[in-house]
Amino acid sequence: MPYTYEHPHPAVTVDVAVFTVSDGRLAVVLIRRAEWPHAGKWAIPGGFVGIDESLKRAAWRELREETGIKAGVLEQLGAFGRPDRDPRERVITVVYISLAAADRLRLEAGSDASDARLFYIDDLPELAFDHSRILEHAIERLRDRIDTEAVARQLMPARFTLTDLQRACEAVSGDTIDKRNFRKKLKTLDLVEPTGGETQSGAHRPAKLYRVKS
Amino acid sequence: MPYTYEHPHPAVTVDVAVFTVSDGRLAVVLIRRAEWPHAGKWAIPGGFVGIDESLKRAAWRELREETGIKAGVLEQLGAFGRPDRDPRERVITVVYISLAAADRLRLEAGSDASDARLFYIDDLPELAFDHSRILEHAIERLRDRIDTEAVARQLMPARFTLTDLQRACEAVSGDTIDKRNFRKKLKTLDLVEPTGGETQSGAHRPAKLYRVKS
DNA sequence: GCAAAAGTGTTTGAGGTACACCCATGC
DNA sequence: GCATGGGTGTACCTCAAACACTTTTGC
Repeated sequence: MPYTYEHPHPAVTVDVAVFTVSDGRLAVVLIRRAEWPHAGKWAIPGGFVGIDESLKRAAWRELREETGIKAGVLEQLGAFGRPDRDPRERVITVVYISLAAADRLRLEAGSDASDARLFYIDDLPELAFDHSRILEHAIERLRDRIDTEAVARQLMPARFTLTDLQRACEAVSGDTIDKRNFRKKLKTLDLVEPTGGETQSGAHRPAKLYRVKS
Repeated sequence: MPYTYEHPHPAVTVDVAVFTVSDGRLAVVLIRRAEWPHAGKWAIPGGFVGIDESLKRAAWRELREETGIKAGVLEQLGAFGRPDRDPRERVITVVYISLAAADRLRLEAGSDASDARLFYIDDLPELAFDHSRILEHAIERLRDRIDTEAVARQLMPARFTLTDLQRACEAVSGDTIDKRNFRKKLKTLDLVEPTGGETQSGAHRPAKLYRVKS
């Protein structure tokens, strides 16, 4: 036990809530814990911060190790540190939020997790630690702060239809949006441009494909 | 050196940025550091988190110990943890923001601080650690999130004039506000009520005194 | 009477919301 | 030809911003 201090030190972890839109519903990446405590329960991916590692870098590394995801933008949600949140020792966790396009998620369970998969946020399993509370905060923050541009840039695949984009915005906000109003606003935002392509449609008119500008 | 761990642990501190409006300008409470590192420099009050103490409780305690202030609402700004931000050891700090009415601030320098006083936020001294960066974030957050109700409830004395309240809102937002628009909005907010009293004015019409409702 | 701050409404523009029909395709 | 989703414009309402004069007091 080589690490000694004059005063007691808490452990510090980082956790990352990765949100995506799958099948028109807002979803989050969870891992199944392989070890005590809460073995078998689902949890937000995360782990201990290296002693010479920045918080954000630790978040990126842990997410990659446990799920195979290489995160894009990581936004800090905050620190959660109630004294009894982990039975092993005092643990303070710094939580990040990230967004990922569904087509870029190839989940691979890593060393500390026996499984990694998506859950719809309105159909979550029982979670380890205080991760239910943390996810509530994360979803609230997401709904408060995210805008159409963030959805288009971070949650959509390279090419998408305007209806796809609208569905993603609706999934994130949890509310329905009027189609004409949505497209009117997109025009003023100057955010997307047509690629020229179209969906090979089903039994209906094909939709134009768009990409995010610049 | 009784506290030993299997893996290295960072230290965790809390810091509290207390904002107030003084003389019509936004100001923050700083303490002068008495000891190494950065002895003699000014810093946001704060200190180490007790091993069985919640983050918010630690923030409240440290603020009280170092300045005598009993904080009201404490809102978490976030965690700051760059590996080199403290020369003693790896320190991760969780920063809180609080607001205080100027008339409730009776600053008393505490044990860890040789001095405590207000600084206008547009006239700050050189700060210890990364506290300049932290304060920038805190001010940005304050300006983004605070509304008239928070100003009225947390930054004003028990009785105040509408012009006082407007000046406080202007100081926080850093912008001027139209008097008639401000008062019109106050009516719709249903936030303040007259106390019946008036200022004993100088060489001009006296102003009615108000208090926050309910 | 004059200086100094208090108090008081209307007009305008922007942005958000509500709302209904025709279009292109597969079957 | 019909079912299915794609695509398009107008009217209204709400809210924020601009803007000027009268009132009350001390001197």
